[in-house]
Amino acid sequence: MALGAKTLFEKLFAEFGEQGWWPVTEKSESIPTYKTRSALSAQQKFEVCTGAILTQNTSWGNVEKALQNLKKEKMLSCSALAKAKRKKIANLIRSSGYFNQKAERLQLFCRHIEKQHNGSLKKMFSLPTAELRKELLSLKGIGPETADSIILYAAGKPVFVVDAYTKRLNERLGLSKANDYSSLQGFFESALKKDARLFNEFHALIVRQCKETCRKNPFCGNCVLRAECHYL
DNA sequence: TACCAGGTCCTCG
DNA sequence: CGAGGACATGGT
Repeated sequence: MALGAKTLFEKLFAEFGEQGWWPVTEKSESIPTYKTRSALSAQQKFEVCTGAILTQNTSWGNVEKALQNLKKEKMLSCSALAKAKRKKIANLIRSSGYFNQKAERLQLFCRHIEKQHNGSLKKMFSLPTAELRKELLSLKGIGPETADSIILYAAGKPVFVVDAYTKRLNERLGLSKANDYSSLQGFFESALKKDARLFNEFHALIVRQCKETCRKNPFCGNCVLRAECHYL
């Protein structure tokens, strides 16, 4: 019998506890978690969007350095990035890899907010979820995972984020037969209460599990899911 | 040294 | 559509 989504969440939560996601640069401010979620500031929401673009196929550590560089230069804002020279942005985000592409994508995103939403993420996030998602996907460099990360972690709306970790976990656990983005997203969303805090914590837990245990070369020895796993 | 990391776009069958 | 290549740094 395959593992259900809810059981998976419970096992991971019991093992790891709250993850405190999404990471932002101001660690001093309270970080949203599953049980005690506080609203993000406008600045934190913008940082989440920026991080979501910069972390495409890249480790988070490299992204953090880029975010710090932007912040130091007072460039971690929508209006500043919209106006800046592409080269300057590329230099500041060098550590995150693909820096030319990402500089363009980040700037296009910021210019879109400036022009279409008067520089206000809040205004864009007030769109119905389906429209917001469609609009994000229309931007160059924003695919399904980046769009959904922004919708969930910045806008706080309940969409389930599917990433490489989610797919790997599915391949090994056999949760859902289909492993493509939208099937997998549907699998989780239909099995769970549509609660942004739950989706937030769940995705963070999947990342934790896959970084520590269910890695490409997995450490199955102490895995809490080994009873249900047909990878072994 | 080579492989990997919280994807997406473009091109070509 | 789906496969395959390009994009690039930093850690192990």
